[in-house]
Amino acid sequence: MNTSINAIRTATVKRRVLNRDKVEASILLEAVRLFAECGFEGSSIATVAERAGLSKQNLMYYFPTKQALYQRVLDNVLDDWLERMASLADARKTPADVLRAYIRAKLAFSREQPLASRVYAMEVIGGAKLYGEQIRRRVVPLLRADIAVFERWIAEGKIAPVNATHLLFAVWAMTQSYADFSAQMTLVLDRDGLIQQDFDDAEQLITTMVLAAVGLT
Amino acid sequence: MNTSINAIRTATVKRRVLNRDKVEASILLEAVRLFAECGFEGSSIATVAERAGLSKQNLMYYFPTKQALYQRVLDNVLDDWLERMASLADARKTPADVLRAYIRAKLAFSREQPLASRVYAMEVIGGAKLYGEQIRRRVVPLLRADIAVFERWIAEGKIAPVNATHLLFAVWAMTQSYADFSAQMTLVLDRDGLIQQDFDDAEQLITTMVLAAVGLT
DNA sequence: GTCTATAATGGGATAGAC
DNA sequence: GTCTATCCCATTATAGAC
Repeated sequence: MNTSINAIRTATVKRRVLNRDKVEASILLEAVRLFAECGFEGSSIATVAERAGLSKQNLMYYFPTKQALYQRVLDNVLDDWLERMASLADARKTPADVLRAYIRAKLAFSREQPLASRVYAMEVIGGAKLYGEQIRRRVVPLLRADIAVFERWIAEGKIAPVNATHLLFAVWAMTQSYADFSAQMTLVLDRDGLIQQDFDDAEQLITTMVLAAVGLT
Repeated sequence: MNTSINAIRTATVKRRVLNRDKVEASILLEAVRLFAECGFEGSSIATVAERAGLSKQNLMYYFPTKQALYQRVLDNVLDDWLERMASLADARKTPADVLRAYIRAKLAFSREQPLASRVYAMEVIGGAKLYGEQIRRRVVPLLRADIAVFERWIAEGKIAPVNATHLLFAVWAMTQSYADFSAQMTLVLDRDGLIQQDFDDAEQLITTMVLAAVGLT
């Protein structure tokens, strides 16, 4: 006899949880926008709340502090990024294919999630004071693994001997900049924003550079 | 007989002007440090003043507003950068030499003036809201000129046909990142900071990549 | 979970004496 | 040019009613 009551209770809880997720998602969407444009200190939770359609006091029910909100935004950035960049070390693929896929995936992230890239970049440029530990734990191991893959290829004679660490830094920098420096790029290109063609051109040039550097013309 | 009075007056004015320069310089030094670490909104003029050894009211005698201070910092960044990067389009030098010198100069700026690079990068990432007009006037024409040089080389058959615009973006991104992303790089390298060897390694890899990409192995 | 009210702080900027 | 004093505003955060 308790089953129906429990069922109702379960449904209510589920709806409540779903609604919380929906509200949180809209807050996080506006937060990443504002943080990318104004940085942590330049953004106010009142502005985020207003854009998300609630009061700032109500926002603080969902995120107790501004810093908690900021770190959740960065958590989401990393989650999204790690998911996209995962499993590039597929042993069945050739180095050239892996490099091509890596460049393509990282550029796609810059194109589709430029705000995420910018929030992350600002945090790193400022010295990663609020998020350094997470970077150490979640990003650094992955970058080291990528470098190790490059070094294995070199040891196996599959690519030319280059500095694997700086090769990775170079790929990171070139792809990242299409999110971070797009404001300057659009000034040079005299456009309102970057378009798909720009990313295609970038992909071709970066791929050419990297493959040529490691002797995989 | 007025000559001696005038001489004293002139000397006094000169000393006063020199002192103003000295005070301004110490303010600007601390300002670029703080802006690079905390961004525009994250920095307070009180902190800058304290570190420069004066009161914030006194600082505001030299710089009437925070924004004026910020823009002077960015002016200095550009002045320094433009001076170093000038005259790379020397027609007597080969494309390979010009590219090598360009990469070397830009990397040297990242190593010697990382704070300047970071303040500039943060401004651009945030959309260049406070300094976009200056970038349009002082930076963009130079970048376009560089691109035009690359395109002339291509037209003259001196280098392989690549996308000149994105080649410049790539060089910019790779060299700039050694200032902007050094926090992440040092985490990967497990070091306290980047050292000369890192910049030497970077220079070699970036030069290799760029020269290989344009067929100047 | 959402609201009103309010604390508590910090920051940019100004006025005026010296 | 430097100091004291002060204004005014925005912002984070909390308390408590409903």
